[in-house]
Amino acid sequence: MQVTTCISSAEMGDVYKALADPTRRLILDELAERDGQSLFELCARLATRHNVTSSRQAISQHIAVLKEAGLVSSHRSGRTRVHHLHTEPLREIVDRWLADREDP
Amino acid sequence: MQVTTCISSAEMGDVYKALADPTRRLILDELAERDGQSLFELCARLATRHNVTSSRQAISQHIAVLKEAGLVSSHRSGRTRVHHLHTEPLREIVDRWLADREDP
DNA sequence: ATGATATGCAAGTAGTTACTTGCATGTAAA
DNA sequence: TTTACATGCAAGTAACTACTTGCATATCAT
Repeated sequence: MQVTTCISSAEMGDVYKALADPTRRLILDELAERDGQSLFELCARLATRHNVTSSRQAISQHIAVLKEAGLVSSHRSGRTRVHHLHTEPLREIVDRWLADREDP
Repeated sequence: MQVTTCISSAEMGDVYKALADPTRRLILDELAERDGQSLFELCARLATRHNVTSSRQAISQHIAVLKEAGLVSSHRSGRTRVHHLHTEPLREIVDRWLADREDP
């Protein structure tokens, strides 16, 4: 059974719009630092470490947007749901405008 | 006299929000293909090549957003205003989430 | 100076987005 | 099965965004 969220690029949401919100970017930061966090963990760490005052439902909706953009995948684990970061969609940005000028 | 638009990163607009609009991304595409276009040129090419129906004023406002994000700089040349692409702000995205996993 | 071309500014509006509130569902321990 | 915990769903609202319209400014040719 395939638990990982997998959506075709056709029905995939806008990666750019997903990045447009600062709270969503902080969620990506949090998952980049510690992958596989639950909604509660994310809420707690966003509040304590980034002064995010949004409610649990707000964070949940942000995660949904990130999932539609292919930046986050989720699967249940007991009564919690674990979220994972996927940076592959961000490659589109590099390929689109930074592809040729790769200065090392 | 310094004609190039130069804003400090403190008062610089949101790069992510600038990328959130599809028309603005097409403007970046156009400038990436042919740098130094005027507003009229951009309007014409967006209309003919990308089916953008927006008015001249709409495109002008999009360019303003891109300028605030540091993605575009402009200077007058006669009675036209020439726009140039700057991809440096996009580096922030790479550095933030793609920095470590640079697979060649 | 006058007209034509290219752009800038500002107010108003329709559509979108983020947020909250209230209730429902699913999972595990007692 | 009851209780607590973790999350999901859906409707309503406030704020924001993109767009248009109308007028103003700037540059150049006649």
